[in-house]
Amino acid sequence: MPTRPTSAWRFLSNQRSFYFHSRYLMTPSPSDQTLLDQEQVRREKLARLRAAGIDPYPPRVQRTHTIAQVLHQYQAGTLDDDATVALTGRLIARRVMGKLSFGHIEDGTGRIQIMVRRDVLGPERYNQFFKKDLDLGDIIGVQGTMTVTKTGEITCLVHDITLLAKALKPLPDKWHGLSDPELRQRQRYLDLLANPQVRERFRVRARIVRALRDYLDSEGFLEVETPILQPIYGGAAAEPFITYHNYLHQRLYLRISFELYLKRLLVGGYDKVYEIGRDFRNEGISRKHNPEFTQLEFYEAYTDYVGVMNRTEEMVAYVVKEVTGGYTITWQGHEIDFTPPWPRIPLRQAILEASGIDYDQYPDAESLRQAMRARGIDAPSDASRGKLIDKLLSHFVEPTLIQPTFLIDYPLDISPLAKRKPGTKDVVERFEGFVAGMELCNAFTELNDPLDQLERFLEQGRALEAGDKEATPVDMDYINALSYGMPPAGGFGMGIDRFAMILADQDNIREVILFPHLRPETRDEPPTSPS
RNA sequence: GGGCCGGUAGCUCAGUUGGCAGAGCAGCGGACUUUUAAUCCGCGGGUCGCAGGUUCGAUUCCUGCCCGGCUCACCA
Repeated sequence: MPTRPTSAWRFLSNQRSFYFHSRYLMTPSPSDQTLLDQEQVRREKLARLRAAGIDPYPPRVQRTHTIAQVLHQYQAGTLDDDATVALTGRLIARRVMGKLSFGHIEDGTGRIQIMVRRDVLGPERYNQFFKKDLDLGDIIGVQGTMTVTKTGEITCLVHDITLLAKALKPLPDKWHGLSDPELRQRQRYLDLLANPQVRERFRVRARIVRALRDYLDSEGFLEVETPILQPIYGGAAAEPFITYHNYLHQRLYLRISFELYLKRLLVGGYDKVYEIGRDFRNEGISRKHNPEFTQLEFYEAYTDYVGVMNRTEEMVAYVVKEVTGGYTITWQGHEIDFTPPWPRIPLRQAILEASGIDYDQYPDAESLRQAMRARGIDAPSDASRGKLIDKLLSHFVEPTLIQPTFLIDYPLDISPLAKRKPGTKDVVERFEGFVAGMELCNAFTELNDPLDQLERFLEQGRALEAGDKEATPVDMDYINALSYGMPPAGGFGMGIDRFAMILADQDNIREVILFPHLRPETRDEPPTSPS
């Protein structure tokens, strides 16, 4: 509901009134005056039911089949014609035609038609309980036998109905569902309840995560869990969320990546590790960014970024096949083909072709900045050469990379954990994978030279002091770990949310995060008393 | 933060070149024993986001603000 009423009465009749009450007045149940007409009616029905000795929220349920099971068994002929089944679900449609009614109920596995006959249920139960006291949205149990209607729909002929949970608020539009974007996110339960395609979308997301685990487990990777609360953050260029441990009097950061912990495990002797979990970055929210997002990182000893590229193709193609059944998908009208191999283009070449700028001809930040500004591109004065290159990438190249593509060989100063490419001064063995105009993953040959790493950390530390909020602090324990010898390795990180966007054909990250970060509702101040 | 678009019934949306506010669904009452967006008859439901201004009269025009979406900037 987009309205922002300010007068008290209007405010209290608004859907948000319950939040308002619970948050500011600590009154869990709004008074009768705050209810919508339809809520008022449902409360009266509730009272009537209670008066008739019916518990509207009974503690136990009788169920013999899920809806999917009963449909399957009936179709397969493994259900006796006169077998009594007990099904449960939300009443989502009701068509009353005199002494005979149809409806649909829906549980987590599917929906099924129910047929309710006055002569079967009994006139009292039919006229009062089924027709009057039940509402769309109520959770009910039905007991009956299976049959097929004239139109051929498998249907439960209802012998009895049990109320399992009374719904006190009306459902959104049964045909259009719920479309108000703010309501859909703030009350995701309503979105899910009203929009089956949204429910399906999060099943797709779950299948993605499971397929990734299947792949990595079968390849001999060990799944691990590393700290979310970290005394020193690192592993990415990002500003962290800061928190505090009261008993240790310790400042802690919510992790921005898992990288430094996972590579410690390579030192410890695990050759293949991965983690799937949440990262937190204290930055803007956009179509492609949420402050907390789900990341997969894996590290593999005795390989390099070429080996990781091969594995990335294999893993992503495997997941796409598992989730969608094929290697080609449609995303926002584009056909995207994940069949390996994917093009591998040097970053320098990609930028040159897209923007006409060959950054190798501008060996320092200042000259590159001039070249960019000469072409009318916004080039901040405080950006390093690497950051300027990154800007060229995201501005000119990234939006054009719809088909899966690797860009390889990145500037060293924005890749402080990646190994230098032999024969170069400021290029590292790093790649990023792009799909659907988005960066999907980022990987490199891991830097395992402790002294080089220390130098890079010190450089980062200087940038941090100089005001680069995305630079990371020096992690001396990580240097210590490397000093015991870390095997040569390749590492990989991928944004699961973005992968889900692609496979679920969505163009906003909010659509694949159940509860995306939203502005707080504090704008709804309690109304001041009328003067 | 800039630009563009939007906020009308519980939901989905029309509409008013300034003159009593509309539909479908949902709700309420009634009819109906094979419907499936059931159908038919009747009824209730609104501070048209908020506040000012112009006007005989503002939901409509103007200004400011709030909220949301898209987009640019910022930001992996």
